[in-house]
Amino acid sequence: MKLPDASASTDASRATARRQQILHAAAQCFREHGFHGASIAQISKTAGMSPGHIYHYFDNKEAIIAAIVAQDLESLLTLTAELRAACNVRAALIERAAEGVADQLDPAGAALKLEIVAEAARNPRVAQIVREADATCRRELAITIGEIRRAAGHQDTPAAIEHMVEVLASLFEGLLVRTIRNPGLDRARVAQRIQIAIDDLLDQPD
Amino acid sequence: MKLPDASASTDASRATARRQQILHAAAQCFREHGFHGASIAQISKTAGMSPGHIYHYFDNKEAIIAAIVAQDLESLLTLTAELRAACNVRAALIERAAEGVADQLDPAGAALKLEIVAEAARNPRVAQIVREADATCRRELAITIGEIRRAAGHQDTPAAIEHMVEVLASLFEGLLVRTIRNPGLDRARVAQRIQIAIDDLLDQPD
DNA sequence: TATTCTAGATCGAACGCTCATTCTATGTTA
DNA sequence: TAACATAGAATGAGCGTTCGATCTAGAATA
Repeated sequence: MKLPDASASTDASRATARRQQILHAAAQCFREHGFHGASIAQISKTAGMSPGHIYHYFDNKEAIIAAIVAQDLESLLTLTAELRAACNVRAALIERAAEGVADQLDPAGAALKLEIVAEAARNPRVAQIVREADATCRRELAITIGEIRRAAGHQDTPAAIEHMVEVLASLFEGLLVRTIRNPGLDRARVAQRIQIAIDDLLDQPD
Repeated sequence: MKLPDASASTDASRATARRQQILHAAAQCFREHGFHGASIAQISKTAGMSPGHIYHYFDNKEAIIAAIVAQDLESLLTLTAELRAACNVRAALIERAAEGVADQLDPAGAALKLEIVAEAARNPRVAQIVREADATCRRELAITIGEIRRAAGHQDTPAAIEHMVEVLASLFEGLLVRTIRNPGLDRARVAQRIQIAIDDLLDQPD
């Protein structure tokens, strides 16, 4: 029998911190060398602990990958939720979108996100996590866009809204690729053009 | 000294065929397991030859990766060139774009392209190849879009055209991500919406 | 309070395996 | 026979993972 309240919570937070420490190191290594290029030895060195110790917090390397993926997508989910929470006027959506664009154009972040998508294309475990998160985002965006369109007098089928969501998402996610293929692009100006394109998208015929 | 005309060309074509055989097998393995996840043993088995023999045609694994990247980008370059060669009317561009969209939405092709971009984010050798090809595409697209805009009476700065090219590219390349994250999307309908978005893009204010 | 006990945190060596690459031997062809 | 195509075993490095030993800090005992 043992339930020392204080020390239990201390242990828990210590464990959480350690886990986070590993995930932080892993994210850095994965960004630099990819999921399969990064070794446990590298991650453990970056995290400042022994290789063996990592296995006290994660079953195996794949579990680390899955945790990184889940963590990265969580930030996407919160962004989408905020977008939805903001009053549903067009201007708000478009203004918020600018932040999203800037976020996608960060090369370090883009590298990890692309690594995740590439891994999702071949790893079913990762694919499932990614697709569930994406489905949630699409649902949220569909509601937001649907309200904007209705307010503007359009009568769209749910399918039509879904297609617009895809175009919107494509516009965003393409930036991940753009910032790698053309790192010299003018982020601010391109963001402006993207905003205009989103604006036009919301006015597409039914 | 050796230049037996017939046999030389036979040898050359035989060697070329062998190289192509390796590249074909490598592309398949890379698509399924990624650049670092695919082994020479796997590639050699897929290509139907011994591991050692691969090193008669490529210096090392990285050379295979580079060749795959160059080959994949070449198809992009020819597509862009065709786009440019077609009479520069708007309708032609937009119609051709539909083919490009369909191409990007092929999941198998998308997986390899994403793998390449992810690798470019960390491998300088691959990054150079990718960025040179991208620069060429951008130049071509800028000329095409510039002509369309001028015909429509706009007076854009070269920079403005470049930003539009980025948005256009983003729209396309985002589809690579979309087809992985949401494999169930309605390809034909989304393609239509993309066409409308491109049409609107060409009408953005100066 | 001083001492012992104990369970978890942590380490780093070791394991078995697979990797990219090299080497040598054996066809094959002209 | 000379030159090249090909195979497949050998090599050494590095991988993910396991495991027993040590450390540490708080609980239990006296």
